[in-house]
Amino acid sequence: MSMATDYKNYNPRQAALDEAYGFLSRAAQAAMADGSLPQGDLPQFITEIPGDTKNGDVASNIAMAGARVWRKAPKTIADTLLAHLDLSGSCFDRAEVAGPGFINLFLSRSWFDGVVLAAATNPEYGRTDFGKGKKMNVEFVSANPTGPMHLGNARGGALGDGLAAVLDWSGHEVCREFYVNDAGNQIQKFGKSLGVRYLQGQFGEEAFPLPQECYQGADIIALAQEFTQLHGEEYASQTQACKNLSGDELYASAPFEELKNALIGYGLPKNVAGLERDLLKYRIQYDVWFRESTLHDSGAVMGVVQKLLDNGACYKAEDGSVMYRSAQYAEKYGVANKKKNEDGTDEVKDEVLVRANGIPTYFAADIAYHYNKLAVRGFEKAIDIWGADHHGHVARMKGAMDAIGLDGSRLDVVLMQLVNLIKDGQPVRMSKRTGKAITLTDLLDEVPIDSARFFFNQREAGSPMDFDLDLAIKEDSDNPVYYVQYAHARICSILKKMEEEGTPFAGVDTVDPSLLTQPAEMELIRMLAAFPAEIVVAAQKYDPARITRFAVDLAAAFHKFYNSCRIKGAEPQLLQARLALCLGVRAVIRNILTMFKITVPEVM
RNA sequence: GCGCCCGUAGCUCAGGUGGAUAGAGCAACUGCCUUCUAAGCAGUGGGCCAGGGGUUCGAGUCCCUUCGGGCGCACCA
Repeated sequence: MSMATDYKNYNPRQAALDEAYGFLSRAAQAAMADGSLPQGDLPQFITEIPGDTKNGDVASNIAMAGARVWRKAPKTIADTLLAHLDLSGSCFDRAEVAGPGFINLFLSRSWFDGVVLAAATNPEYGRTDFGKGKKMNVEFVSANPTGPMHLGNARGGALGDGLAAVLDWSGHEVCREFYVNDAGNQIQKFGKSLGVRYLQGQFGEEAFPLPQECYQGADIIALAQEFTQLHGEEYASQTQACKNLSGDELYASAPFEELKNALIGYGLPKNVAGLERDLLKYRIQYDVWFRESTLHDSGAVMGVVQKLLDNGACYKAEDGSVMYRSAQYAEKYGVANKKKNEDGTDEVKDEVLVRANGIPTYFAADIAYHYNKLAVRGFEKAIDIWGADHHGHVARMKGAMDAIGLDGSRLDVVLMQLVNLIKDGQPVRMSKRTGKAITLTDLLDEVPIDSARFFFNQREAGSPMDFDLDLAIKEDSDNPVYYVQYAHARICSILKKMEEEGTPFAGVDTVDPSLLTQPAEMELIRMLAAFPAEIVVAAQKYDPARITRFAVDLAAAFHKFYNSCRIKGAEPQLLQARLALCLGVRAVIRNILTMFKITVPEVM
């Protein structure tokens, strides 16, 4: 039982829960078969890990849950079940009835020993095949390529990447994806902004005031300047033609259009490359950069519109635009744009998919995009990480998936609340350097990447987050990243020390983990046992923050062990067992930090 | 007005499918380094789980309601 391969997909905690469920079910069947309990359906019951270990390692409410079906007092049922419970061949060696009728099961020693050996042996301990065969697409950040990334993108990046890692470790096939919005209105706005800034550079700011709706950022000016230096001469004639135009006359003119397109052609790829570079610095690497423009160019957008027209989900309005019937398809997901009419009836406004001028809306492109993910590329699930301000879009998007013949439940949206940056106890809104909103780059200039990635994965997506700059920069144990890393470094140090002392770890084949009986040791083993199941739950709930919290708890349990159970100087066999435990803890901490792409220091 | 999210210790937050005495960290106080990393550990105090009603053996958790916060409700994306 000490071969590494034996521990692949090992999930001791889940196995114990499942086994308890199975043995209790059989006990109930046996009791009904011999007449000790009346015949009936097995009640809905659970097996769970009690908060206090004196209530057993696994507890079940089967007796209480069955009180109605079996028409007896929970305690009587529990006693009957206990009499029919044959634990031979299980991972339990004892059971008892307690409290109002709980059945508490106690794990046998060999189960604990197996946990220690598995964690110490399998370098990928924690990885399971729970999601085997399921292709998941995680789309996150997807920042507009018209400017730099902001704080929300920083959170979304860490969160999405963490979620992808957790899905990967629980056995799913994961694709990390960035949706590049390189088409539509905001790109036209981007071009217009660049065009005006370009003309300002040629003829002065007074001659070409920047329209209200344009992007104000300094990055736009810089891009326009670069373009002027590199390609200005090629566009001399267009530039001159624009010189005496202004307002709508200018923006509608052919020369300006040519300038604009040239500027987009220069600026957009540059910005996309910039996003990729910044995200890479943040240790995020995507499998796919999906361009919105490809959906327009290939006809996929108009394709889904036609499909929706054909099946009646859409209709052509009098002005020629294509309208989507919101109400009937979004109702089941809870529509956000419901309006009350004067007569008191509810009405959900239909949405425009294609404008009267023939240009599709963002919504149309988004339907085509998600159709591509689910139907064309065949992902089991499309998981999108969105800012909470987009929540109104969720119901209609899911509804649209139904409308087009897919199942809306295959699209899952993780809504992420806003981030408040806190410094000296006060919220920070603007960058000191630029006076504008704080960018991802600003943040990473101040905060170590390890800290940022860990902090953004500490809170679940749905709760608004205060990001404490002072704490994130701090290099001491108040900062949870260091606390966890320190546990790892300490373990490395012990292992090294023991080697120097001439008592290195002798290998799992000779170690006897049953010598680990101290409370701190047992607590560590229980935590190691929980790790694979924790990852599965984090994947199911789309909540990677569970794992960073687990890491802090595990580090705390280790530090406690370190202070109460000495390794150096212990009896040789006990010393070996404790080293095995250390190896297991180190593996789990290393796997968690690696999962979140945080450095794993051996010395601190 | 309609909808979504949220309300747990002074502060920041945990509390899968309802379970036994609601937990951490920070802050405050008290201890622990001639012995494996004190970036650590042990201890003390701190709560009407926003209020009210319901469902049942049992509610921080589920339902209704009131109050208090955040965010949406474009032929923008």
